[in-house]
Amino acid sequence: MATGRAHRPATRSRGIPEATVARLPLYLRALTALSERSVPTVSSEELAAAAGVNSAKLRKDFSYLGSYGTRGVGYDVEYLVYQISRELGLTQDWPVVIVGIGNLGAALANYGGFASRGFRVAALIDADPSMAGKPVAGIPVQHTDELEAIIRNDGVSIGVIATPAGAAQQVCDRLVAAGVTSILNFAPTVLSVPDGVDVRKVDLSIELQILAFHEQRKAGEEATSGGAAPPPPAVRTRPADDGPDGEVPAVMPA
Amino acid sequence: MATGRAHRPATRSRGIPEATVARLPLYLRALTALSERSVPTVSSEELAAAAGVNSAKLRKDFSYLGSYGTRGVGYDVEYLVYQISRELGLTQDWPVVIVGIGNLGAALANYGGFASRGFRVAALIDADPSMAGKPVAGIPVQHTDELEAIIRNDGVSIGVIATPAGAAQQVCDRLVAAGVTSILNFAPTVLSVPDGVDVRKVDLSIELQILAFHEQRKAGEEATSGGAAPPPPAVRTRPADDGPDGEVPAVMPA
DNA sequence: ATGTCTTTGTGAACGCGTGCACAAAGATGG
DNA sequence: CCATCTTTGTGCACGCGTTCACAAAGACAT
Repeated sequence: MATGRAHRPATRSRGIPEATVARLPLYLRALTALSERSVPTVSSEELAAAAGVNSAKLRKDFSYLGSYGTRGVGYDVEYLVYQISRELGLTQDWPVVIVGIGNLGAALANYGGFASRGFRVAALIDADPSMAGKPVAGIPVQHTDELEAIIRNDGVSIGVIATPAGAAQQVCDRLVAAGVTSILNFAPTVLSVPDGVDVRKVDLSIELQILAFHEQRKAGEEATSGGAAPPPPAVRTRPADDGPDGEVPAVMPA
Repeated sequence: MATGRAHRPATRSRGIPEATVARLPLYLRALTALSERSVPTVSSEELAAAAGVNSAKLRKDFSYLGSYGTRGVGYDVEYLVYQISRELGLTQDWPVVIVGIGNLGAALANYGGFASRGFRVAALIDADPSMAGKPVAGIPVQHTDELEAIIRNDGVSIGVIATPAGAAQQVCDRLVAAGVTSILNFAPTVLSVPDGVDVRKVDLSIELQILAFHEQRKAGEEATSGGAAPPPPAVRTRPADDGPDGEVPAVMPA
C-alpha cells in the first residue's frame, strides 16, 4: 500500500500474509464484542459470521498465528483477543501525531477508536498560528514549528496527515525526517517516501467513486449518457481549447 | 468489499476488474492535475509515476476501457479525463445523504472532494433533535424521521453512514428499505445488507492497527513483550475471570 | 476405555492480479 | 516513401489469496 518506492513483496513479515494482517483488526473487533458479552468460546463459523468473512479463511488466518483453537470446541475468546492484540502490537503504547486540524483532523482527534486500541494522541499540529493553544478533544493544538521537537521528545513513530493536498508532501517529508516511519494519509495526494517508511492512504472521495461505478452499472448502461458515441480520440499535438468535452469539474479537492 | 451476503465474483461488471476500478479514481486525480496545468498529452510512464503505480499495470487498466492512447505519443489528457469520468459514472449527478452529523459527519459534509466529483450532498441527517435545522457546511441538518422522505424525493441511491457503531445497522436497514443501493460505512461494524446493495467500509482505527503491525515488525521482535512465553491456551469450558491476561482495553470505539 | 460427534487445521486446486518483455502501431525526420 | 524511434497494447508466466474438502484432534457421553 505504500506509494513511494515501497514495492514490498507483500507477504514478507515473518510469513503472515498482508491480507491476513488486514483482517486481524476485524477479528479483534468481533472478539472484543464477544468478550464484553462474556462469551467464553467461539467457533470459527460464528466468528466468521460476526466479522463478515468466510470461515475457512478465518481458520487459515489464525493458523498463521499458531494453533490457538481447540478442536471440537472452538477458540477461547479472551486468549485470542490477547494473541491478536499482541501480534498487531496493540499491547504497547503508540503515540500518534495528527497534522492538520481541520474538520477531519478534529474528527480524528475525537475518534474513540484510537484510544481504545493502544493509540495515544500525543499531539495535534496545525500550520495556522491562530489555532495554537486552542484545545481540540482536550488537547491543545500546537504549531507546525514544534513538529520536530514533539516527534523526537515523545518518540512518535506514527503520523496522521489530515492537511490539504498541497501541504501533504511537505508535512510528510518533515515527519519522516524527524523519525516517523508510518504514515496514515488522508490527503488526496500520492506521497513519496523513502524505503522503510510505510504509507497507508484513506481517500474518502475514491470510495464514493467506486460506489458510483457499481451504482451506474446497476442502473443499466443504456441510459448512461445518451446512445451517441463518445467524441473520437482526435489525434492532435495540442488538444487546444476546442471546447471542454468532459463535463467534469476540474477542481482539486481541498 | 460488501459485507452482507455479497460474495460477488469480484471482476464481474462487464469485464473491468475490480482492482482496476479501484485505481481509476487515482488516475483521474492525476489527470485532472495535469489538465489544470494544460498538459496536452501524457505517457503511461509519466502518468503511472504521478499515480504511484506500475506503468504496465496502468496500460493494462486502460486497455480494459478501450484503446484510448496513441502509440509513440501517449494519452490525450482531456480525452482520458472524459473517458474515465464517464466510466466511473461521474458525468452524472449523484445525490448523497450523510447520516450521523458528529465530528466525522461534519468533516465529510465539508469535504471538498465530494462536490468536485459529481457528488452532491442532498441532505444531512442526525438522530439528535437539537441538531435539526442547524446548518453544517451550509446545509441544514434534518431529523432521522425525514430519512425515508428525503431519499425518495431526491432519488438518493448512495448513503454515507457516520453514526456510532450501535446505530449503524438500523440506519443501514432504513436506508436500504427506502431505496439506497450503495453505502459507504464509517461506523466500525459489519453491516448486513441484502443482495444488490454495495457496501464499502472505511475504518480509521483498522488502518492504524495495520500500521502498528508493520511498525512493531520494524522495531524488531525481541523487545516486543518480554521473552516470556505467552500464557498457554489452557483448555477450560468457561474461561472464568481468572484475571484478564490481555491488557487490551475492552472498550468499543464510539 | 471406547465410540461418536464436533470443529480445527491444512493440502490442494483454482482464479485474480501483477509485472515482464515484446510485437504492433504510429509519429517524425530525412 | 522509407527508416527510425517512441510508446502503446498484450501474451505469458508467476505468485498471492481464496475456497473446498477432508483428515486429525480432541471433547463428551456412555
